[in-house]
Amino acid sequence: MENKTENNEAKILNAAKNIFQQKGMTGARMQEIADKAGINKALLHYYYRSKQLLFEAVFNQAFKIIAPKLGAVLNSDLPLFDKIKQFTQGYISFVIEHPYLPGFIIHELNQNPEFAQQLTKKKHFPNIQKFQKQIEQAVKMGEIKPISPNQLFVNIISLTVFPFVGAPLLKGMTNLNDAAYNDLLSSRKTEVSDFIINAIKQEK
Amino acid sequence: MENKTENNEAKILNAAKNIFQQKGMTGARMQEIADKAGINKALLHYYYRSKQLLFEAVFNQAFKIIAPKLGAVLNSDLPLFDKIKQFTQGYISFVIEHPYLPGFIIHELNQNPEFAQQLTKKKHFPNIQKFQKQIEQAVKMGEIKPISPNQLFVNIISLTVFPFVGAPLLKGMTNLNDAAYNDLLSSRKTEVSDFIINAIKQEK
DNA sequence: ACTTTTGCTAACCATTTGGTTAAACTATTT
DNA sequence: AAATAGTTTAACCAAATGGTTAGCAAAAGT
Repeated sequence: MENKTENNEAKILNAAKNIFQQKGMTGARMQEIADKAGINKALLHYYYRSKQLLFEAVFNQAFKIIAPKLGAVLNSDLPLFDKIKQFTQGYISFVIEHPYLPGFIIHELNQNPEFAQQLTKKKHFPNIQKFQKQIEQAVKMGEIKPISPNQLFVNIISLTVFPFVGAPLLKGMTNLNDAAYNDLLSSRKTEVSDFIINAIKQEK
Repeated sequence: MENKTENNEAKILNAAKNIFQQKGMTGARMQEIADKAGINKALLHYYYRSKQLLFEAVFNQAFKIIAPKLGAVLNSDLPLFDKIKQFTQGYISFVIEHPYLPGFIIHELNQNPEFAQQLTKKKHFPNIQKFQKQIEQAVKMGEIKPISPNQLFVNIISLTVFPFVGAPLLKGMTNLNDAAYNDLLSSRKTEVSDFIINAIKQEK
């Protein structure tokens, strides 16, 4: 029975993940989630009480999956260029497997800026201080061209994440079909870090 | 009386713009739009028939504002580096004035990929062929390092747009308050093109 | 065996929501 | 001034939606 329970609770969360990530909090319907999970709508409330709580379960899990992946690499002891390579490669690979995740998180944070504020204080929220220091140091040592750590960080995230969030728009503008666009995304596993390193490395 | 009519129709569109761009199609409420416009809800339907049509009016206007701005610069006759400078500077300045616009468009396109497909065929949809050719040429002439035109284009858009779309997240991660983050965005008017040009320019 | 707890569902409920209607009001035409 | 056409609103409606209830079914505890 524990078995069946876990099964249904997990089925609900999975269905909710699907629907919420695709349609957002306001676009999702409890009935649709129940249908996708193959169970009665009342069971959603049995396990998660309300739409809001079910949503938060989905969101927090999504954030818990995606956030530590940010922090882990950035706080490692790798040299700067290796770190950038590993980060972009790892992150792009990960998001290819979860293409709805960044858009979902970003959209919901835009709806609830206060909610975003709270997240900051959570344990698993990525801390980039070490990375910022490392950049400052690299600038000071003349390894890279002068750049503000925050600007470089924003650039790295933008180049990594935006091609997923803005996929329909970019697909349209580049006039690529789905397959070709996926190829382009895949190439970025190495292209992005090359681009960034070219931009900052100090020629001497 | 023409005056008052135009006033109300415009008031509605403005209110709708505000609400839709902030909350999205599914999050917006007709009553809220009516309240913001200071008129009766029935009047929304008098002028725009349905939520869907009102939404499309807002979306198409938004897209008509933002899209030609893309195409104009990219299809000009400027040298590549100047074009990149002018594009990023112009676009960032523009989006600072309309910070909700990119997120709105991107989110709604993600909800309706078919809708995105249709947009492609509209007159004002930005055409980047000339820009792509220009990049190819610059690579061939050895002015810039080898890079696929589409990859460079995606990089430019990502660096320009994402800091607005992902503002709450980036604000949190960089630990900047609103004012400081706005400063960061403003600096990007020149920082972004510097970064890109450093990344691609051919040292000899 | 039987009692209790836990998992699950059909039917129901209250509120919200997009949309309509009929009438009032205002301006324009004749 | 009377008729006409366009604008605006209060009141209303049907459907959708999140949520609840009461009872059944299946384990688990005794």
